[in-house]
Amino acid sequence: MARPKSDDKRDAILTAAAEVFADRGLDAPTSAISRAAGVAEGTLFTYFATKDDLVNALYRAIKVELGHAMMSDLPRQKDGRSVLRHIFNGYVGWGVSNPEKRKALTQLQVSDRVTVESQRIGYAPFAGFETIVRESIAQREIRDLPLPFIGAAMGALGDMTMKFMAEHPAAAARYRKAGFEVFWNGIAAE
Amino acid sequence: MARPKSDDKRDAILTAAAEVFADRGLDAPTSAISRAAGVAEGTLFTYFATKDDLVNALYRAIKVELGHAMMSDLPRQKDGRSVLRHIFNGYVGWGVSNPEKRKALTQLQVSDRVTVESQRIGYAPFAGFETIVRESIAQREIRDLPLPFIGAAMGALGDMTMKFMAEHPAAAARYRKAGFEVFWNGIAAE
Amino acid sequence: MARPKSDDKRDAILTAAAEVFADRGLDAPTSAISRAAGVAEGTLFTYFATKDDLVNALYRAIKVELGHAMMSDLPRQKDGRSVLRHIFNGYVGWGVSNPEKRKALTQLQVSDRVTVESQRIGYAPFAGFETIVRESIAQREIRDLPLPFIGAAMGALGDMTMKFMAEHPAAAARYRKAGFEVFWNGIAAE
Amino acid sequence: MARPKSDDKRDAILTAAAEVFADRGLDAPTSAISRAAGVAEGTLFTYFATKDDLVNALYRAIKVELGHAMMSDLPRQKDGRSVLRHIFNGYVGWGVSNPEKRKALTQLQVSDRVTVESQRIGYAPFAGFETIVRESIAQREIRDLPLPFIGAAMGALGDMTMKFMAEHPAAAARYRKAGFEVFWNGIAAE
DNA sequence: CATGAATGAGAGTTCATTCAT
DNA sequence: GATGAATGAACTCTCATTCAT
Repeated sequence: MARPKSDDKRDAILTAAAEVFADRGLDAPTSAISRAAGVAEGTLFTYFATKDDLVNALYRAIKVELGHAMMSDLPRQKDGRSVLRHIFNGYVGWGVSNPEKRKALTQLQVSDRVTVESQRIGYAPFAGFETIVRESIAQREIRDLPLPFIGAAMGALGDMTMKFMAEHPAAAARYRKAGFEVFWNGIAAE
Repeated sequence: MARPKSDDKRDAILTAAAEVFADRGLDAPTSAISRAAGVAEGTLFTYFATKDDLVNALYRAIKVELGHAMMSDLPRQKDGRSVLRHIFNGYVGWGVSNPEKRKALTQLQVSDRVTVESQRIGYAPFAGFETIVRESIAQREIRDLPLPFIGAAMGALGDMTMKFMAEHPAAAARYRKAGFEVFWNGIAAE
Repeated sequence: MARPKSDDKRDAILTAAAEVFADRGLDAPTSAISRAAGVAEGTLFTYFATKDDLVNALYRAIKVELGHAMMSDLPRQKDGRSVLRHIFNGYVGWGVSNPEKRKALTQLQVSDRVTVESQRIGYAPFAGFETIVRESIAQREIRDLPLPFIGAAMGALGDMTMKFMAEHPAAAARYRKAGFEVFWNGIAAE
Repeated sequence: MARPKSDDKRDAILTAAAEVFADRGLDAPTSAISRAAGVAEGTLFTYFATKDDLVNALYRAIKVELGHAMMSDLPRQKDGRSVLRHIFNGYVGWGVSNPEKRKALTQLQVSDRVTVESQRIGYAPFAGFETIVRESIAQREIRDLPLPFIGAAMGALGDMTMKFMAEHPAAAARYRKAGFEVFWNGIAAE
């Protein structure tokens, strides 16, 4: 079957794209990406037909990875605060460990190259989040706010927290704690 | 700061830039901006030497206008909650009234065309905000968190609230209220 | 009004296109054309938005010029043979004097870059031809064949005659005469 | 002439090339041809070293087939008119039965990818034509015109007749007749 | 000062051809 | 021999910027 299309190469291109987009924005040239990935300019297009395809594939890949980081190993305790803290920490922890993907994601989130379809797919890994929040609302732990609003609040505060953590590594743990407190107190009942 | 003949023309270009950037992103061509402003392609460059200059000027202009919208007509009551609510409402109210500037600002905030210097200048109108927050901390109304962290939290929650208001105009007032509650409860003492 | 768009430059590009297309076919790069015209690569696109636009403009320009060469100074004598001989000679004479345009036209005629609309426009200058042929048919000078068929026959025999004339310049006049005789006898009544 | 394993595959590629060139012009990509032929992209190049080789092979193959269609089953009657009518009808009949090859040939005839050598080879099957015409001239059936000129006239009028037949299938027989009459009267003595 | 034609570097993408499998 | 991924030169077209008018 000749040289098979290699997942390694595909991954190398996606990784390179994250780096380059983080560094130079989404309008960085595809040639910079192929160079960073160590492949020929044309090769990029055997894996992603257009630049937009690459951008969307990267968005979805990052969201899946992020979903994994946030929704894995949820704690036994079922109280909303513990579970959401775990999720929040998963979010900002991922962001701090993957600064380039985080920066790339920031750009991707405001770009209209990312299709509605990709946004829908990118949201899938977070379906569990809604269930958790819904139950916490039923338990009167959290105020009765629209679920997407709560999700967006966590995203917004998480992003902002990550930035502080990245800028002040020595105080990272403190900022993480503060970020979650603002989020939790913000939505908690009473 | 060079100020060529017509301030009208300069303003027209800035306004056109906000519209075009909101619509098509920061990599929209300068020709689209000059067309929208009703001036010749070359004229844009007598007012702004480069596209980056225009981008930065727009960023600063929007931030000044926004600062005005937020920090004006502060209420007599000096309790932190009332004052911050006024400021928060000023923020999201401006965003809802100026959807294109808001969208442009969203793009500008993640662009590396905006210099650090511009970010510094753009922050100036918000100096008063810090004083208010500092006093509220001293009064034990607000928890003892770093001032920039509180500012960033308001920005993040404000942006996110504006998006919900823009997407659900009928429920705008409710979202505005909810957004402020999340913010205030997030930072309030106790 | 700034530098006005110059007809000279437009003509230079069209002329260069005819040369280059004649030499290297319609898939010659636009850069070769701009170079031959002595303008920058980008300039070509201020005069013709796309390569297809240029191709169509060239087609129409050549057809207009050719129409002029064929349909001007028609002889007083109204007999079909004299008039058609004048037209035929105009055709092949033009082709021999403009070998590059002739070669370009050969390519253009079989290309699907040339739109139906351009073909329609390109036919306009030859409207007079139909009238003449129709009258000759009414006079029983020419057999009753469909007009477009007669036109196409003249085109086909004219093209082929031109090729012989170009290849054997010394015998050009003889070939021209022979070409017309074949055409005329081919369609003449009796 | 290298003849690798499978003549079937070679033929499939040539047939596919005719289809694709007819549809999309000679600058259609080789990948479109290999796809249409049901072979891998690389396989095409084990049968034809370069695209130009393929183009030339196709030209010669079509000319051979066409020569066969025209020069077979010549009638017993030896009068020039009958024989040439048979040949002419063979020509246009082939064109109508093989519309894609006809269209491909139209493109090939004006392309400079086709070498002079290929043109020479492609003419071989028509050698018999010259003999017939020469005899008819000797018999004073046909005027004394250069043989290649007569051949070219038949080609030109044949091509043009085919086009009319293809465009007006209902009137095909009438156009075929008319086409031959124009040709024969055009060259006939008297 | 305003205009918009002119510029050419650089963009995304295509494709004939090569070669590892 | 067959395959199709890999290659990179070449293509058309865009656009920030300059400068003749």
